[in-house]
Amino acid sequence: MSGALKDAAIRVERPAKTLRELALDKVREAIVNGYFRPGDRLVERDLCAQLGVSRTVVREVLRHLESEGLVANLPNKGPIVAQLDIDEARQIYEIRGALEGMAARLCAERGSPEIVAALEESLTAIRNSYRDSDMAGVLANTSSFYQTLFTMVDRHVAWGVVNLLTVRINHLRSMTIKTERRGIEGPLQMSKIVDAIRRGDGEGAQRAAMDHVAAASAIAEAVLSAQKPAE
Amino acid sequence: MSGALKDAAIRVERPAKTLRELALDKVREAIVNGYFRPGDRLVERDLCAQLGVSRTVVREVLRHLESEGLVANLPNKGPIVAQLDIDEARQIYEIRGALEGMAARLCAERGSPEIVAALEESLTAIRNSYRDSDMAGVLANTSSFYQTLFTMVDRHVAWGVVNLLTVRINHLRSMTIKTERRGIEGPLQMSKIVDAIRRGDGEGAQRAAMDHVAAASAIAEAVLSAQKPAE
DNA sequence: AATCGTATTATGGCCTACCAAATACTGTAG
DNA sequence: CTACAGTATTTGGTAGGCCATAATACGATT
Repeated sequence: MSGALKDAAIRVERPAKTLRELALDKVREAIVNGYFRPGDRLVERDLCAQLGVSRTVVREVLRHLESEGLVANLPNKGPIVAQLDIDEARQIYEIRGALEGMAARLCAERGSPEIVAALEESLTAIRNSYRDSDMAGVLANTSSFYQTLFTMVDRHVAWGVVNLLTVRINHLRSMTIKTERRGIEGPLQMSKIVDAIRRGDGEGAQRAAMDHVAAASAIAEAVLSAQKPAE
Repeated sequence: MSGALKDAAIRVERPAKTLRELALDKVREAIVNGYFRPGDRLVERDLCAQLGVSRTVVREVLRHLESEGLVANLPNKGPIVAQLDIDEARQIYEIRGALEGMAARLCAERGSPEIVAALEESLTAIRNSYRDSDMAGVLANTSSFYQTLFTMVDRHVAWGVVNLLTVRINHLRSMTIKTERRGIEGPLQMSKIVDAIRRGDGEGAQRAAMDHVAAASAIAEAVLSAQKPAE
């Protein structure tokens, strides 16, 4: 019985991540940050060599990424990095709008000061990252802003869905935040969400959240349709 | 672009489903319709024997189901059928409400008679299935009702999300539809959605869709909390 | 020269067999 | 009756091989 206490206290983060999970993260990251480009073939045996793992592991990873929508499987040709078409991106933003709007409304209706405080903290972090031109930081802190929004009202499933969809548009996100004026307008829109939550204005919070996503979507669409002809 | 048309016309169906996909469907179905119960261990080699395939395939299938949320992986103990707790179910219904509400609103705003016709067709099919006490038919036709709702306004991604979430609560669904009076009220609520869409009343359609899901959620909650103590 | 087989290669799908480490089980000695 | 050692079970992971198919290259025939 004495054992139960000790390992709860000194619990080290991830004592045993399986090789598969490590490989999964590596490949996902490689796709998300553009090391593998959309349309690239992902040849099993090559990945084995590059990752230093066996085909079994690689195949499981590819299966997983396939179900995440990051990888598409052409019959008789094998896996490639999924192409993101503009319509799909639009749909993903729309879903995010619906879910983030829902979460924002719930936050407002709960009316707890801790939520506002936590959101404001993320928001300041975002502003600082923008000021330092730390784009990776912007992304991370934006994520944590939304994570707060969802988890403070215990909507882990919805947060999971949003996360799942977000990886598919991640390179879009990194382009939208680099847009001129986004450094001002983005945080401004987000602070409107926070304001509405502070006022306990559910309707307003929902609308503000949806507006913010809609703005991001519009920028993404512009970016995407501008680069399509270039290919 | 001319290619898109022609092969849609003569498209031969999928003659060659891979063994993996077959196995995936089999196992998923076995979980969904209760052959494997929540908490059951899914021993790789046993599954190999039962499915008549190799471990390679079984492992990929388990990975896939894990990312679908139907299977949970205990570290160093292996995969089990995921347990559905009541809070998670509630969240899933809530998300469905948000997305189906969105789709219903879009259908109403588009105001195309084909949509109404297609929905009405599904609705009659549901009524017939209820009349014949064909519960599998009710589920299938309800699915196709919602599929229509999403795909008629080209929201394939959202439909995918709803589908993904729905398998996790499938056994709940089959219990809720067996509830007394559900055979009347269910179709009634759905016809309210259709009515609102026919009127072009986006707001009303959204509310009707959310009401319908909320009703299902309430029943599911009752069912679930009634059976929990029994275990 | 153009076209039509045919060999080769690349690759995915699937299988068997094996090993190591963790966990659960069991039987025995003290 | 407990503690401990040994054994079985099972996952995580590896290695390698077989077969089918698609694409490519190459050579032969008209």
